[in-house]
Amino acid sequence: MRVGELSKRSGVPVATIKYYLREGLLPAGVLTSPNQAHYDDEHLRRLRLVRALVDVGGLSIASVRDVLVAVDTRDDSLHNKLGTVQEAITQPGSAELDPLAVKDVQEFFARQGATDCVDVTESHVTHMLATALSAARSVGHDDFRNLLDPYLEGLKIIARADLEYITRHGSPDDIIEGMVVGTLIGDAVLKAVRRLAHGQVSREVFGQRPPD
Amino acid sequence: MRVGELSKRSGVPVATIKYYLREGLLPAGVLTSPNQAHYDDEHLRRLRLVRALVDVGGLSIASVRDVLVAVDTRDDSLHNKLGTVQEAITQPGSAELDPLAVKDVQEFFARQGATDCVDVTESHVTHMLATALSAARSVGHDDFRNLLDPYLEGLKIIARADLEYITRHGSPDDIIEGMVVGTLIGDAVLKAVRRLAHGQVSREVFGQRPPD
DNA sequence: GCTATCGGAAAGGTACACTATCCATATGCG
DNA sequence: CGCATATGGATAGTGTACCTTTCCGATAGC
Repeated sequence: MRVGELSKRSGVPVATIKYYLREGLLPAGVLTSPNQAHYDDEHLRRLRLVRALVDVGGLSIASVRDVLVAVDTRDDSLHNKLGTVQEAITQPGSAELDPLAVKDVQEFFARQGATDCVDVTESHVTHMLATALSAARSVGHDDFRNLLDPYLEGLKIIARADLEYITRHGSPDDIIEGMVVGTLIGDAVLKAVRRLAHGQVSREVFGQRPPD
Repeated sequence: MRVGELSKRSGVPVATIKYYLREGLLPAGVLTSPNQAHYDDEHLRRLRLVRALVDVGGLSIASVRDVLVAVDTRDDSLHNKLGTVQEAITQPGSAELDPLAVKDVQEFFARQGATDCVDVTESHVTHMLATALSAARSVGHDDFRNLLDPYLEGLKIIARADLEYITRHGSPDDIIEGMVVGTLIGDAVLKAVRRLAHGQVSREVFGQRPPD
């Protein structure tokens, strides 16, 4: 197909597709003449992945590129690849780390027997966790960190489901793409379902009674 | 204090504070003369809340304003207030809803006995859920929706911890602010901890020591 | 032959979140 | 008092991100 049909089938404007091609988010089509190119279903699939990452995952164009590079790299262990992808799909966050929050994270790791797993200062994920705990402190919720353990308890159930889902979708190369999709779309789903759960809880607790 | 000290104590530049004042994110200080105003600890607290919503929650300035209006509204039930706040802290997402995804959401609600709770087409949260499921479909993960139930199972544990946290922090007016902080910072924490869990699981499965 | 579309490059546009400048006061210190 | 500095308020400007628009000469397809 040519770019017009790619646009029609994906819902992405032609100008935007050209922009993604320029930015390296989409591989170039096969040139059949100096100014005609041919795109296939892989391009369509990749384009839809890009839109999912941008729209649902909220990733920047630069992050999407990082993710796709990791997805496309073949000569790497799955574990390393997941690490690369996780860094790419986690927004860095520029602020300095609060030492108190770093200590919270380290204590959490120690409690969970994962001390050797990650260096707090080196990973976007732990940086994000420390930043969030620091923000909680700054608005007067010093003991928000006490929620880490129950959160992990619930997330173990969720991570188990994630793993099972991923391994069931064990097409040879799709597994990393499945991780990306599952992680980012999973984030959005978790966010939404958690809010629904809050709503139901709030209905039970604050529902009919008028406030004093 | 005057704006300079407010800036020093919060780490937010004076120009940015002025911008927030213009945008109604921060109430004006008490004027002691035509061009001198006085700010107190409430301003500092509010300013830190704004930064937490922007930095950790990733909210736009407009969304922050919506949240603060809801937080400051006094004559409303807590349940309604939570609803307003939830709408404000959940990005709308402009796309059309995919009927298949809407059906997934409705079936999920029916399974969980929450049919009367929310109108799928009317709430940002359900819109977000349907959008996420639709995106999953579009990249070839039609059965991602099967994860909804295990996700809810894990989130019940988490929501219970959230509720207990909120009610323990039951200062009369702070409860809504606690909900906002707990929800948004909680989102970030959940995201991070889930990635850590994935990393550990990946280490077990794909790392150097497979469990079996 | 004629019109629509193409690939490719470059310039333009829009939205957002600040940031800088200006100015007529006010403050605080010596 | 004198004077550098800071202030409130208004207006204009900046930087980044993500597209759009416009142009071009070259096909494609009827």
